[in-house]
Amino acid sequence: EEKQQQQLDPNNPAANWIHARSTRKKRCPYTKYQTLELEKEFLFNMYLTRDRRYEVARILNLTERQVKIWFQNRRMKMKKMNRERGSKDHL
Amino acid sequence: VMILRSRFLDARRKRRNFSKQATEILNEYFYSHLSNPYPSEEAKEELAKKCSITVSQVSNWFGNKRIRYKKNIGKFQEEANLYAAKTAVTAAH
DNA sequence: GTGCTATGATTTACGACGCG
DNA sequence: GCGCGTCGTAAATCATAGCA
Repeated sequence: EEKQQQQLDPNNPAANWIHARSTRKKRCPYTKYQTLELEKEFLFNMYLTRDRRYEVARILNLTERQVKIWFQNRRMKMKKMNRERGSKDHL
Repeated sequence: VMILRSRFLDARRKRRNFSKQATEILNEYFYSHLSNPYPSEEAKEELAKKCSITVSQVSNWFGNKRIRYKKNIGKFQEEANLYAAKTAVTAAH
């Protein structure tokens, strides 16, 4: 929070597009094993039931919230891949 | 055919830096919207077209640019002045 | 070649907002 | 209201292009 007082430009252009919640958890990359298991589960079903989420979280030592968010991100990734696959059939 | 195929596969596997012109266009937009460097979806599409890159690549570029600019404003000061001058000249017409 | 940094892409984690 | 959905993004990190 303290770092961003590096004297903003006279005109103060880049003033207020700084979010950065101080309470945000630092991103921590998942292990190969965690990612592989999550991918396997995603292959089985793109949407998690509450019970499956609990189980996956327990097995991989992640929180249920982390698993939920991983699936949300994974679905967005898939959507993006499909979007770019669709517009690229000119071979 | 094989040449096209291999070129396509290589292009997917290997990243290339954007062209000088594309970087120029993106920087012009960034520094002329420094108070709010968040292009709309439509603006992104237009930039993508002008730069011959995808909308995702435009999004990536702005994401990277915003965070790297913010992290070290001083390092980008020269670049900022350069593009400020450039758009000032453009505006004078 | 080697090392190093700039750069484009991908990965976690949220906030904002929608829907049932 | 809650709880999970998408969408856009921040920030860290990855991968490697490109250059001295």
